Parts: sequence; C-alpha cells; structure tokens
Amino acid sequence: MTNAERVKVAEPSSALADSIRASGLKVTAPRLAVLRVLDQAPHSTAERLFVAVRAELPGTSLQAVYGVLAAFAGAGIARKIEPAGSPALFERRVGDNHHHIVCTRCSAVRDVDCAVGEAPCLTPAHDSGFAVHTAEVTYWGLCPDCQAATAAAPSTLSIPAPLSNKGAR
Amino acid sequence: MTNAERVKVAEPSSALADSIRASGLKVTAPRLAVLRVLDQAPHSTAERLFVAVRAELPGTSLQAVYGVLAAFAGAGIARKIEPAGSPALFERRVGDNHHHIVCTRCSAVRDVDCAVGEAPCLTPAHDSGFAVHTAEVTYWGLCPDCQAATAAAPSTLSIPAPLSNKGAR
DNA sequence: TGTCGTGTTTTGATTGACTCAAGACAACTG
DNA sequence: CAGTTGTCTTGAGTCAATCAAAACACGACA
Repeated sequence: MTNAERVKVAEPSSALADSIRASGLKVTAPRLAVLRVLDQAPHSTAERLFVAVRAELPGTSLQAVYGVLAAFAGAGIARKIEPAGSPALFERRVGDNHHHIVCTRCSAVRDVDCAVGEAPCLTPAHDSGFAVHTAEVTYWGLCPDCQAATAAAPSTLSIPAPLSNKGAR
Repeated sequence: MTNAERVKVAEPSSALADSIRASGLKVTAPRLAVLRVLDQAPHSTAERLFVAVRAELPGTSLQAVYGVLAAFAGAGIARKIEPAGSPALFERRVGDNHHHIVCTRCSAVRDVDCAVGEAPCLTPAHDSGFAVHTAEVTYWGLCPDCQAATAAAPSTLSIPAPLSNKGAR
C-alpha cells in the first residue's frame, strides 16, 4: 500500500479530536463521526446517530455507536437523557445542568436553561435522608407545531409520527 | 353449581372496588389484587406486582398485570413513573403532582412532596413556544443505607443489588 | 519509521421490558 | 337470567440495549 492509498480515517488535529483526546480516549473515525453528527443533531437516539454515521462511514456497526456513546457519557463529553417512553437521547451540551422540554405529541425535545446552572439546582423539601446530588427536570407540553396542528384539526387525529424526534435541535 | 360452591373472585363492595368502579372500569379479581399490592408496595415494577399478585391469585398472567396497570394509569387511579435506567414503576398516589428521589446506587425510590402541589409546579425560563402542562422532577442521590455502606467500605465494591427497589415503600 | 500492547470495533447471540392479536371468559345491564 | 361488552389468557413478536469473543487499529515506544 502506497502512502497515497492509505485512507485517512481520522483527522488527528481538529477541535473534535482534541475534545476526545482530552478525555483520555483514543481518537477513532467512528468517534469523530458520532461527535460530528451529535453537533448537528442533538437529542438523537443511538439508532438515529447510527444511520447518520453510516452515511459518512459505511462500515460502522450499531454496537460501535453504542460503545462510543457509552465511552463519551462515561468520560463526560456527552450526556445521555432518557425521557419516559422514548429510547435514550444523547447531546454534547454537558456541564451546565440544563433541562429539557418534551412534546407530548411528537416527542420533539428542546433545551431549557437552568436558572442556577449547577447541580443540584433544586433541593427537595424532605429528602428522606438522601444525599441529593442532582435534580433532573423534564417539562412536558405541546410544541408550537403540535399546538397549531391540534388547533386546526382538534378531532382529526392526524397521526404526527410520534417519537420521530422531529424538529429537535 | 350451588351458591356455596361459587368462588367469590371479587369483593363487590370495598374501598378498592369503589375506586375502580368510580373510574368506569369493571371490578375484577386481578384489578383488586393489583390495587391492594400497590398500596403495600408503591414504586413497584410490573414484574414485582405480578409476583405479589400471583401469591394471592395464582392464575394471573403477566399480561393481565400490564393490562390492569395500563387501565389504571389511563383512568387516573395509578401513576406510572419511568426513572432513567429502570423499568417503569407504579404508585397509587395520584393527583398531587409529587416528585421522586431515586438512589443512584440501589435504586430505592421515595416520594418528595411538591412545594406547589399542582402541575406544572415549575415553569421554564424559555419555553421555546411550548405549551407546558407538567414539570417532572427527579432527584438523584444516595439513600441513607447506601451512604452508610459507602462510608463503611468506600472501595470494597460490595454489590448492592442495583435496581432491586429495596426499601422502596 | 516500524513494532507492540491495550483499547476499539465487528460480528453474532441474547436479554429485558413491553406490546400485539385472537379467542375464551366474566362483569355489569336490563 | 341471558346478552353484550370489556377483560383475561395464551402465545408470538418487537424494540432497545447488552454481552462476549475475536479481529483490528491507535498511539506509545524503540
């Protein structure tokens, strides 16, 4: 194999590579790809990321994506959120203890800034003796699109592709 | 079949039966059993309830328990909570919009009264146009038992039967 | 620049939690 | 007491995620 033939699977020096290296993880093509996609589409499922990563790195397996995400979450460069009734979602925004609004109808997710900024931003009135270190807040409601849709056709039951993560970024 | 032989599968007049009937649901033996168990062991999984219900009503199927729980949740006489990383839990306490503390180590769950009392008890700073109707708060921390255990053996890694729902009542 | 060791990824199997569907059965209505 | 409708049983199937073993590649070191 000549040097020209060697596929440059990873770009060793980039902001993405740096943030991976800085966490003590090896820089690999799947990891760069997942991180890149995660920037463009926050609140994505592993499955969704897998499809997007495959587009630019065809050989990647779903297990690799799960592995990458577990490594990222463990290293603190990505965050896993698990809204009720939906598969786990991932985002790069970490360290600011922000929260989420989820649409009850289409499962779109948006970030909500935390007023305090650091965990736990809320403390329970009676903690039952627990040593609380995090307060996780999930708001549930109707996104603007679904408000419009239900107002236009209140009884039409126009199926809104639930859990599609539509418009979540 | 004589009248004496007829198995009284349900007690037609009881507080439990009344609360089922009041929701427009038929009163059946599995429903009474689930409701009774749910009183004694809040924050139980469907599986756990299934085992307990079986003890007093041996013929009951797991699907029946799922069906009962779905009916109860739909009718508003039980609530389903889904902490990250754990199967769904159920409780009878409804209508007061209370929250939960979950132990990071052993998954024990306790109720936390909501300071405000009605949903949404919290409103986001920027709602992104969402019509918010609920704010769900989950506190994460170490329960008293696990604080003691980690203090006594900080590095021993004594496996604490995670997700066992131990002591959750 | 080449080699080696450890951490990653691939491949394939497996689990856990839950849902769907069809037929048997039982609770409430009149 | 009989009919209707809703509920339960049985059995299959889905989805998300995890586990394990072997092939492979990153990055430290010579």
